[in-house]
Amino acid sequence: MANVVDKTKVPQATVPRLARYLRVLHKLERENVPKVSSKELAERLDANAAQIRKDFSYFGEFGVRGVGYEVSYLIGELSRCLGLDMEWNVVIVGVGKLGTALARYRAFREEGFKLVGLFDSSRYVVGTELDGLTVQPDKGLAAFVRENKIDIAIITVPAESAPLAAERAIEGGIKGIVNFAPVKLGPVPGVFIRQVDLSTELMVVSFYLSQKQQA
Amino acid sequence: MANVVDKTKVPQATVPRLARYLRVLHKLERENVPKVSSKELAERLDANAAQIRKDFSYFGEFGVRGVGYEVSYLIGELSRCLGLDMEWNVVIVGVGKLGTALARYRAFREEGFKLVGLFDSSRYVVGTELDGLTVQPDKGLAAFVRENKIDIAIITVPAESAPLAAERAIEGGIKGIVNFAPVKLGPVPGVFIRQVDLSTELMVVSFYLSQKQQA
DNA sequence: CAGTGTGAAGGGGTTCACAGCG
DNA sequence: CGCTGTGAACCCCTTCACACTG
Repeated sequence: MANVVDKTKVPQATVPRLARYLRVLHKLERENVPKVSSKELAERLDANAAQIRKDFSYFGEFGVRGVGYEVSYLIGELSRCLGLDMEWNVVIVGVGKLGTALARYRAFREEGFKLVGLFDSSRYVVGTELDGLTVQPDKGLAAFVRENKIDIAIITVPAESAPLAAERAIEGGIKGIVNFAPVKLGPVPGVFIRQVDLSTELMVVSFYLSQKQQA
Repeated sequence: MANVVDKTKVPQATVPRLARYLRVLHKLERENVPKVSSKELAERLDANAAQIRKDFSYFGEFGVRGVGYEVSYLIGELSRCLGLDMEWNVVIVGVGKLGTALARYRAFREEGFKLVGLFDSSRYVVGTELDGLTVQPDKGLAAFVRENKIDIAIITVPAESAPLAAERAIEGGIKGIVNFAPVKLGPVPGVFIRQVDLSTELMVVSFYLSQKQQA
């Protein structure tokens, strides 16, 4: 089983694309499409077919020459490439609107992410239930992360609370953080931190629209 | 006033970075820091100082050699670069948890985005109030966009409803879309569409964590 | 012979290194 | 003298083109 790939050689840009491929493949599976070519995939994603094949090639040979890719097989392979064959224990810190939205996001569960804890600092939120989980006080975060071997913390608290939330998660031995608060966290050695910034997206749109108006 | 820049020559990667610079600068302003050097900015962002200077250089000369950048002046310039000196009329389509979270996001208003309409298909949501706006039935979206000169639609409906929502917005003459639904929209000529994918972020973390476990 | 897998070419973006300027 | 602004070098990523194979 020499299927272990040196993931450090995978271009950073490839990783989020794999996730997008996977989503389209799931959709094809639901439509009972058994096979796809890189060209068909490219059309559905408006991407380049060579790009898709190249992305796959970092991990192995998933297709059949002259034929294409078997959808279900490819889903399995790409899932494994992304580490989705493991079960990741996840907590959400900050049960406001955004935290709640993410907690309810089906896609998480379906891809091997197991939501096992909700945390908040507000005493009005602590104790309430969501999806069978009781919201806990955030002071207990570090202990919970340690005792339950939590892998990933999703931080959806306000910017000013985010550093403390991260600190507690890290103290408990968290491995990865997805931070939705508009503030820089880390870097912290040994912890993978991914910053997601919603307001940036609107500004990007603003940029390209203002460009048009200029012309 | 030859301050008009050909924005087509700005690298795509620069645009979201400008937004991040802006955020740090706003923070510096609140801390009453009058000046920064590219090096100091770089430390706060863990970025490269040359990168920052290069990014600025696509738009003009904003600094003083030997000294650095005046924070408030730089904020003004970068805001203009991003088109934030205009007021953009925005609607949110889909007033679930995510839509509500975005509607309440302060940063929008402060950066020139004016939320003027909320739309939903559920009769339980239509008619409710949020931030002084009454949620309207989504059937009226196209007319509303046209009559109120809406620039940007934020789509936060489920994946299956997103294509119809987009279609209505486009029918009304929308210029830009930020799509949070996990489904590809467009491309549509003349409409700038930005796809934001929350589940992708978790998968990226999964990828890099599984890589570590391999080693 | 259709479509994959991939070396090689090409392009875009980042970083370097220093000239230029206050 | 210090920090900006920027050509040039470098590097990563994308795209091309075709050898390869079922």
